[in-house]
Amino acid sequence: MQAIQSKQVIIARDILTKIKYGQYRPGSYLPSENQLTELYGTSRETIRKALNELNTMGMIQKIKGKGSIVLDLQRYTFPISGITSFKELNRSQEMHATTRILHNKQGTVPEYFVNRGVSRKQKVIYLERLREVDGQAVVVDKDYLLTPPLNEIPTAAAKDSLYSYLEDQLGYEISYATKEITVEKPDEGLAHQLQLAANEMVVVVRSMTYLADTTLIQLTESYHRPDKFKFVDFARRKKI
Amino acid sequence: MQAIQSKQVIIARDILTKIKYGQYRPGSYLPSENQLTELYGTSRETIRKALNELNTMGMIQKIKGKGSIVLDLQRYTFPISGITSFKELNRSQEMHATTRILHNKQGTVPEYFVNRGVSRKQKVIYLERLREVDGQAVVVDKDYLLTPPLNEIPTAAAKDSLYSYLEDQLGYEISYATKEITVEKPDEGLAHQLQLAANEMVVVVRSMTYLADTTLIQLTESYHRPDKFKFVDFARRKKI
DNA sequence: GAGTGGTCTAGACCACATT
DNA sequence: ATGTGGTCTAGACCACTCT
Repeated sequence: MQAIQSKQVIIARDILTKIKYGQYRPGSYLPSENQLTELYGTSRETIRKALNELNTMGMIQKIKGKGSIVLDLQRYTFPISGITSFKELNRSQEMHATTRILHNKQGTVPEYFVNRGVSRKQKVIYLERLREVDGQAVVVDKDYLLTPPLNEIPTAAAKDSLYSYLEDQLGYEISYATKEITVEKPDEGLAHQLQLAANEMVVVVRSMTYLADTTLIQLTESYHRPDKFKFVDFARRKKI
Repeated sequence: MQAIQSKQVIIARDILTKIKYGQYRPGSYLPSENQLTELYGTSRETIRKALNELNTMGMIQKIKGKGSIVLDLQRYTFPISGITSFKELNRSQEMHATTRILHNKQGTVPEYFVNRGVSRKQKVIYLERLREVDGQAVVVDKDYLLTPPLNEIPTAAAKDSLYSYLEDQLGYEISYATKEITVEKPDEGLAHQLQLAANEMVVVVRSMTYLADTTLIQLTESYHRPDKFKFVDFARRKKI
């Protein structure tokens, strides 16, 4: 089941594991690139590609002439950043969350995405899910899955993990997504679903997800209770 | 003034420019890596490092066996993502924005950052600025600049660009930042500053900015009118 | 089979930090 | 002077796509 991986990915994962279990501690330096070269029996460029991954993720900071220092930014990190599914989030945060499927049927593309180039006539599966944590409604996810390439979403996949279904079951390679966060006035139905007070706003995360061959596969509108919403990000200053 | 740059950065910038001016169009393929090797007179690995930058930024998508395709995601992109200052944003979006300096004096670290490991006794310069667009208040920025390393913020720098002052004037290398977005109830003063209606919420972006040597240099609390707030992001699915 | 991107190597020279 | 990360090279082999 586990796909074969490149050395650079294996090394990056191994270092990440060692950070996680305290073998490499925040504030201390990793072994030098030359030492890692010997440790893993690879060339230095391969080591460097692994370290650059960790650098981009914000796990380490490379300092010229000194070394690569382990950062300590993950303690408060709740990674809605990046592309991560609710299921994975649930597992990594141990949130005691449940998912209730409200709709799973044919539907149409919302206006927002039509304005961003998706055809109004595009056929989609409309999947609506209510996420509850400790018995309280916190998120309503409205997914629009493009048909083709998709045909239907099994209830189990909708309940469990859509990403796992697309990647592991169907073999699609999810590659990237655009995401936009705004704050809006909810319609009546949504306000009721999230048990919002009168005039309370809702945080909307709209995203478009693409496969590795640039095929658009998923549109999502995710509505969050404002008091339960938190988005955490790590960013490097771009030089380009 | 312009620092010398590596070939990979020069090449990445050059390709970016050619995309911007339509020489390479969205949906079409870049020249192959071998062709780019000849075009720029470098090795293929150097070309690949440049392309990987563009891939991470979401400007291109690399497809094995086919080539690197130019993506078209920047049309609606309003990059509050990443580390970008209001000044740069203003220039790139031509927003007709103004900045009013409300405070520029000594201050103390807010509780939020104390909870994240900043010492309560840390001395800071407190800089508060009101951002208006077309005459309407849209953002209140509260910056806490660490002393040391900083001593004071000249009014011109506060009015113009804090980043430019730190990087160009003082020679600091801003490297990375953590960022957290939440929605909160504003206090009375803030509600008045942003001219919010009763019970209206405010979007809070809190960030911690670090230099290349991992020195913490800036804490920011940025308060946005909810109806004017938009955060756009591009994310790649992580394999690690 | 030819062309494409993905990975990896062994070596080189550089700039920076420390002793 | 030594060690560190930053850049670059010329070549190799692989997996994938297309004809």
